[in-house]
Amino acid sequence: MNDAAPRPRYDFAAAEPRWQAEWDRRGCFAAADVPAGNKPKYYVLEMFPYPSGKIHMGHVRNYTLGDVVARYKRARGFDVMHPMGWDAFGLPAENAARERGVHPGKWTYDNIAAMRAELKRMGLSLDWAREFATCDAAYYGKQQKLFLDMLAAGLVERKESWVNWDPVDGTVLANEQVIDGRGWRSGALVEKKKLSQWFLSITKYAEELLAGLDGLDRWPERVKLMQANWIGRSEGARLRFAMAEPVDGIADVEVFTTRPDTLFGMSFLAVAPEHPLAVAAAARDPKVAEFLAEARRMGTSEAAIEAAEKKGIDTGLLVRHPFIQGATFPVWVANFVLMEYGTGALFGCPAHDARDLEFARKYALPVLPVVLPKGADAAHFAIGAEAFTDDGTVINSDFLNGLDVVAAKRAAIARLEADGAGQGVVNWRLRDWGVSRQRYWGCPIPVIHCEACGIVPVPATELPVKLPEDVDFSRPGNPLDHHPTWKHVTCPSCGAAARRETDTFDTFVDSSWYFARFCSPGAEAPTDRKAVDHWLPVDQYIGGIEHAILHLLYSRFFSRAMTATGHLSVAEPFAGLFTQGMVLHESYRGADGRWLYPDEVDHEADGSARHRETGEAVTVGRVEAMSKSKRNTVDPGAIIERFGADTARWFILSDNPPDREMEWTESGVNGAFRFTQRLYRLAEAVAEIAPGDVPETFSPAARSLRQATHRTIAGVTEALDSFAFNVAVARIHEFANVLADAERHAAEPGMGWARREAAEVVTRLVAPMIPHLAEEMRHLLFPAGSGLVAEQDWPVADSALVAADRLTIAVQVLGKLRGTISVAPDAAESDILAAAAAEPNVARSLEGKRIVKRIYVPGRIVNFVVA
RNA sequence: GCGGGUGUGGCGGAACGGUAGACGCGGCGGACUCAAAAUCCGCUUCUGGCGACAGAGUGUCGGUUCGAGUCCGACCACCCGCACCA
Repeated sequence: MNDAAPRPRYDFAAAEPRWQAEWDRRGCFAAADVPAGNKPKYYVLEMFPYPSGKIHMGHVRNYTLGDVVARYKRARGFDVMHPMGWDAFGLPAENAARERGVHPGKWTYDNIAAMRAELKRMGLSLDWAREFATCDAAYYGKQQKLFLDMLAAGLVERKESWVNWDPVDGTVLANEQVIDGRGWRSGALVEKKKLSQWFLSITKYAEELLAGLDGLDRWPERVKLMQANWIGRSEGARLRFAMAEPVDGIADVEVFTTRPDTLFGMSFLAVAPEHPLAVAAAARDPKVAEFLAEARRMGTSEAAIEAAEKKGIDTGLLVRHPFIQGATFPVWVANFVLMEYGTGALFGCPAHDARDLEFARKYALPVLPVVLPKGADAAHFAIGAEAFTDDGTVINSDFLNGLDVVAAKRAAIARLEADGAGQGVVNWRLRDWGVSRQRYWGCPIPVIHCEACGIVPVPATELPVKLPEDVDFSRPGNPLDHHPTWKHVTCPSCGAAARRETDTFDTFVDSSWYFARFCSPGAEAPTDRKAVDHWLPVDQYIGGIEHAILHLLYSRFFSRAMTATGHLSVAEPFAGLFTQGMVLHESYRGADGRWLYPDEVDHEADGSARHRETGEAVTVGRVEAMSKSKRNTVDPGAIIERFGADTARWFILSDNPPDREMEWTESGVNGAFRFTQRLYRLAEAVAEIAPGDVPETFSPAARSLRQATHRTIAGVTEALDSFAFNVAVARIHEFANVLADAERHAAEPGMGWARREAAEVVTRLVAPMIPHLAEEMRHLLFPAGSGLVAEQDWPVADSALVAADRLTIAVQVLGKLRGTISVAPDAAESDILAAAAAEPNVARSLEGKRIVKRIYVPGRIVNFVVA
């Protein structure tokens, strides 16, 4: 099967485009913005792709899963919306421009055309009329409107801040986009830089975003957990330590702590290297200045590598303790204190914090225990190598003595508040979302900087602020910034010469509301309220786990912000979320160590592999995520060409549960291909039977086939409802075996009718998964025509046929299986117990033993407990 | 370190607390064929037995139960996420 394309009986190459055209012609998958009917709505959405130019197997898996859901729900009577679009802004287009001189717009739209053609070959039940790309001015202009509305609503801020600067991409990254100290896209070590940036106030919704997770009962637990951790709520106190002597006008240092109960165990105060007090200390002490410079050089990445190494320097400054009259403590600058968290300053209590202890040991700072473990002896308790962080009784702490940790926290906060030295607060790990990017290929931020008026929004009538076409990529930096004319405008407020904002939005902004735009892609406003109120939330969203935090959190924020500005009325955009697993493949290396593509490799029967052309031995490497660098990729286009879209879809669904990683294998594809052909042959055989009325009588084999048919309906329905597509596939396989077997009884009464019923039902059951073959089979069965499978309702199982005629009851003795008996469904318990005890093998096991207990679970099992 | 998940044949995986291994892949044997491909039929957890059967078996150890892959506790391994979060 390696070289020659299979010569199939079912000619998928002719059939697939034919049915795709037919669906298109009949408008099978069109939805209305505001439907007139009263069918329940169902919005199925897969995460829209970045138009790289080619689809990959991850896309195929994602869109196949979504298509099964969409087609199934449609058959179940829902009015389904299933749109597709393009997440089309982003850096690769600019890189193409720099490397090959092609305009980012042309590059992007060419890629979209190529990918659209590939997706169409998959036979997805998409409403293509809703398609848009985020780089369409018709889309991003509406996004600018959303931004201006958020600005007016106080949900946008411009602030000077330390940012993550990606030196390779030459742009700012959000915290979420920094992974292990490196840029998420470039992989470059991220530097710290101070810049003026636009921020969306996601922190205003921290509480809501956290609380909202509880209501998302159709989201994976782990995604919710990841978001909860990211939002990072912690309760504690903020308190001010007065400087013993003010420095540069700084009179006190504010600190956040979750352990105000341990304030009496304090031995030092530590601030981040970027903290104003550290900067002030550096101005007075060259050694501190040197320490700060070193900390900056190390950046986040080096710090991560040397995570264990805690370093600090004593500034020589002192702070007063809020509770202990006259006591002062040294102020240190420490590399483990993060400016981004809390207040960028902390008080160190080494006895009860692992980090503080490590720091105190290194610099010989005092360690005073103030919490005594339960049952420990106060006279002999001391802190050794490990800090004590559990609950206990507070000691050495004046008015807190004798309290437990919880009560002591409360008492300490009460005292701080009474003294005006601090207050109880909730602190969040979540930062505001910096959205400014110094890039061309993004949505322009619609504001104007005026000397006199400051920040002036672009008037709504002047939207969209379009990207200029004539841009120069020969210089590094932001092409919008050095465009000769684009940024020079007059101030809308005072008419003076002013400067247009040249930053563009982070592309995650684009993907934070596209699902809403799909509801009314032609609307004049960003959303048509009737349409979004009808369609949102998305009933089933499907995509990769890699978006568990970034995209999904931003979208949840956007829904709230858009609701606050009157564009929507749902807080949660995605009622159901399904995260699919990655597609993996074996990797191969040639003798010279080069990675080889799967189609350069032939497998031998003994499991070894060799190079197809040279014949040299090939090392079979790990099964891992498909990646260009490992060359372990399989091109979906080539698979569809050789085997058809249905085969690709069937294999992807059959291999394993969809939330797990799946391995793409040649043998698996072959198996799927064989099965599609087999189904077609079964339908062909049945198509020879003339349709007729329901017969008077059915032979036992015919009745048994009908039972199998209806049990398969029940089984497949249950499997599809629970996303167990691999189980649905298995049920279909079983049923195909039964249907093939029925050919032996072809001449029996009722069998012809039963086989036609079986074949007709199976077309509808497989239609969500392999829609083209389903249509072809239906066409075989009804050559004169009777509508498309895509237009049929889901079959309904006849409960009388699903129920069994005879029950097989397992019989156990002391929990061990000794035999089975067959009984009538309405048999009396006493008769069943008697039959069970009489079963020869069971009888032998019971011989000479006394039965002390008889357990009968109706319809399932008998268990004799013997002495 | 913290949090979460997963451990079932050669492989992917099934299994409301009730006949473990459905279904598929691979393998073995057979039919058809001059032959091959395709197709069809059968076998395929391990051990013993010609066989009927018997014993063992779902990462390890224990517990609950008439009965545990499934529930509970401890541990081991692997995977994922977060990670100096005060």
